[in-house]
Amino acid sequence: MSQNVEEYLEAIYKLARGGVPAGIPALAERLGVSSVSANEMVRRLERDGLVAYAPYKGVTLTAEGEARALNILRRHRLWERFLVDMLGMPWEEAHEAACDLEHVSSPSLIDRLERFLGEPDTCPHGHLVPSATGEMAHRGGHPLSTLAAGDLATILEVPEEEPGVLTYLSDLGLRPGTSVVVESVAPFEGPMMIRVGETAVALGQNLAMRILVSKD
Amino acid sequence: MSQNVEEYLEAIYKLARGGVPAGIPALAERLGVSSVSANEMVRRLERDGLVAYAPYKGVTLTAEGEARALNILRRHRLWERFLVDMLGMPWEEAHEAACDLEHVSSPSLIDRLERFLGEPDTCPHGHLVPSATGEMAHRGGHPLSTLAAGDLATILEVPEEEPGVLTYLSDLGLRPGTSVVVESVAPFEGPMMIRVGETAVALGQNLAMRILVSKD
DNA sequence: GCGATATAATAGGGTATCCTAATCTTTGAA
DNA sequence: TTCAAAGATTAGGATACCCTATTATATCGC
Repeated sequence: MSQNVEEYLEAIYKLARGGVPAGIPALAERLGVSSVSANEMVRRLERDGLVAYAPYKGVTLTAEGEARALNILRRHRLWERFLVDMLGMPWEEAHEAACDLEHVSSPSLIDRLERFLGEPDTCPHGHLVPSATGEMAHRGGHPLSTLAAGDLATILEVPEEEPGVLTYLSDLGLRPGTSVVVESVAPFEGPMMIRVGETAVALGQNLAMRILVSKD
Repeated sequence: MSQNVEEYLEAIYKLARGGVPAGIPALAERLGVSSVSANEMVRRLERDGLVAYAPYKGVTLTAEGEARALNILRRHRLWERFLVDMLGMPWEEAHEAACDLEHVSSPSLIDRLERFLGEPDTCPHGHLVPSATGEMAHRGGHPLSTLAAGDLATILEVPEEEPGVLTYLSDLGLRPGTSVVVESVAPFEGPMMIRVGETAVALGQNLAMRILVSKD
């Protein structure tokens, strides 16, 4: 399986979560290629039994495709852990480096790395690390956007990859494990004000939707 | 620069040491491709100013090509150090894994890795790690094959990559830092008997030539 | 100096991946 | 229900690799 195929599987996995198939244009956009190229590749993936494709509907992973995607995610998240925890790399840069490393990591290497890191449960953004056998527990928690004024919560997960967002959140101190208090929520799906330690932060729905928290 | 280009540069660097240009067939053999393919690639490398090629003479790296090769070696050797020292990976496997990792390592990643490892001077086989600026000290020492019966020596470097050899040497305890005593040398370029701790080992010229030692 | 052999180069293909431009086809909203 | 827009596909190319089979050419030992 080429690096490229892996990148497509990963992208499809992320776009198609929640049952909604990933559209070709969205996939192409995310990978920075033309729709024609994405289409071609999707057909190759289909030929190889990794995805199911219905024109005008979208692409979903087959069981085999999903297993591979989870394995890629495992590699990615363990590398991220290493890069951030051991090498002190900033989140954003670690994400990019892990995107490369994940494609050249043998099972033996990854298993050793996992042991070396002390078998972490999550990547630095709080996402669960799939096991060597391809299982990933389903995480509880609620989107931050569903909380109401006065609620107390602890951050579980922040979005992994929107460029820029990672640095922004990290600078605000919004990382997994941080406690926050919802101060107010503007009506009509407006922004919410939350408090992180001493500082108050305004977060748009968009972002708040993709931050997973557990209520305290 | 693609992974492939890097692999060619590395191979040319190793074959062309000692001033002798690397022949295309030898290059092709080492990389497991046909001579035609190697030829094609060498022309691309020439076009890009990384090598000089004279038909029937061979290929040598330009200054630019050599700088890149040294950088690749730097990445390779630092990764090897990590894999062996931190992850406990066997030499042979570490070499292979490093061959992949070396092609996807940004300067920032490598510099951080270097610091994390405590700025090691050498890879596990004793080869010097080129600096971030592309310098590599020239190593003193003599081939083990030049010693005479009765000589005492400490191993500096063992060959990096002949498959199988690494495991063999490692099993014998023949690694950098090990002290050895030459017990006898068979005439007519025959094998030499050396003592490593308690055990006696017979080594052919071939191998002994490529083990670098310092006389004690 | 002259071939046998090693080396190179050419011809002709193949795959994976990418692209633009043009042409369908489906969907969904007016 | 119809039609514009969104999405899909085809046509035609490009590049970086790889290959086998064939032909040309240089080198070097005799």
